[in-house]
Amino acid sequence: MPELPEVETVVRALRPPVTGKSLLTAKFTLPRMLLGTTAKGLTRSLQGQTVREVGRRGKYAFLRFDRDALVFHLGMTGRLTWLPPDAVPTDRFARTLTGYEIPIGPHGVDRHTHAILEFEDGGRLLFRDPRTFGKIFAVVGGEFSAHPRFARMGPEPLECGFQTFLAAWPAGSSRPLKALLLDQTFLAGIGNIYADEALFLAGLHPSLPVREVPSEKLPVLHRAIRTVLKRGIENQGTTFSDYRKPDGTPGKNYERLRVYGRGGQPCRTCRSTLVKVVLAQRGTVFCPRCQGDSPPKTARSLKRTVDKFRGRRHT
DNA sequence: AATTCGCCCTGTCGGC
DNA sequence: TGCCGACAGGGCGAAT
Repeated sequence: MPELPEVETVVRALRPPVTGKSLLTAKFTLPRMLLGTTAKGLTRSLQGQTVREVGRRGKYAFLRFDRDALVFHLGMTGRLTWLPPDAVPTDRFARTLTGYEIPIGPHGVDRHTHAILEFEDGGRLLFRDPRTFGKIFAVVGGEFSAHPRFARMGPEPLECGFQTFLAAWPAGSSRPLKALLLDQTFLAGIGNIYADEALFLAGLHPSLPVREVPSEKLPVLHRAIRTVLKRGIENQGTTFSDYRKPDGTPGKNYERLRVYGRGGQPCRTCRSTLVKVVLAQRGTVFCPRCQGDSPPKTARSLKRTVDKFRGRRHT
């Protein structure tokens, strides 16, 4: 599922070929994917405008045109593909071991392609999303903060310092840590993969209530979040199933994951068997040894946990 | 008010 | 071999 690092990778790849190009035509074929607009209305308003900026906010990618911005949320299986002007429009598919056909390289238009943008130079941007959890909408006038999808969105984890992180931290909350990390009003862009990875790196149990997190662990968590997201970007995203870069090639971060998708396998740090549970309606994998088997309930056990982490820091 | 739950959707996988 | 249910999950709105 495309999270901050995946969307950032896509945006960086689209920036050079798309910036400065004017939009010739646009086609949107799945009405329920469009928010607050229609295919015709969207096409009419964007046609002829020039892309001034390709950017990202949280898990959303956007093209900022002269007047309006076109926003994409990739949902679970959404994919933005760039077809260069000279691209041969052949649809190449490969069959997996189980018979599933997946597009190879920059795919062509198929029944899962729900948006086609054609630019002045003949280059095309395709949006493909088999599970259709993705969303497409316009921010008229380009005023993002006024749009309901962005109004309550939290700060960018890679652009905010520890003080901003601390200000956003709901210290008295009873919610499990995992639920907080998935909450886009806390920090923008973290999804299931990087939430699990950050909690592992920070040595924090995913079901630990927010209010029971020792204060000395807050800088550790802040740093862990930034580390896993930066690593994700460096590796150009995590390809678990559907995610691909705009040229169709996969990201390389999957092999770097410590816990996500590894339930039942040995922890890469301590060799304990990783545990998978459901938390906040999401599959959650953690190491019972590195992240504490059960969240500390009493002051005494809380102190024990803190001492343990303090001791670990010196070893 | 804060938190949890149900739902949307389609392809994949495991069990029988 | 084939059918069918369970599962994957981001974010919104309803329920608690």
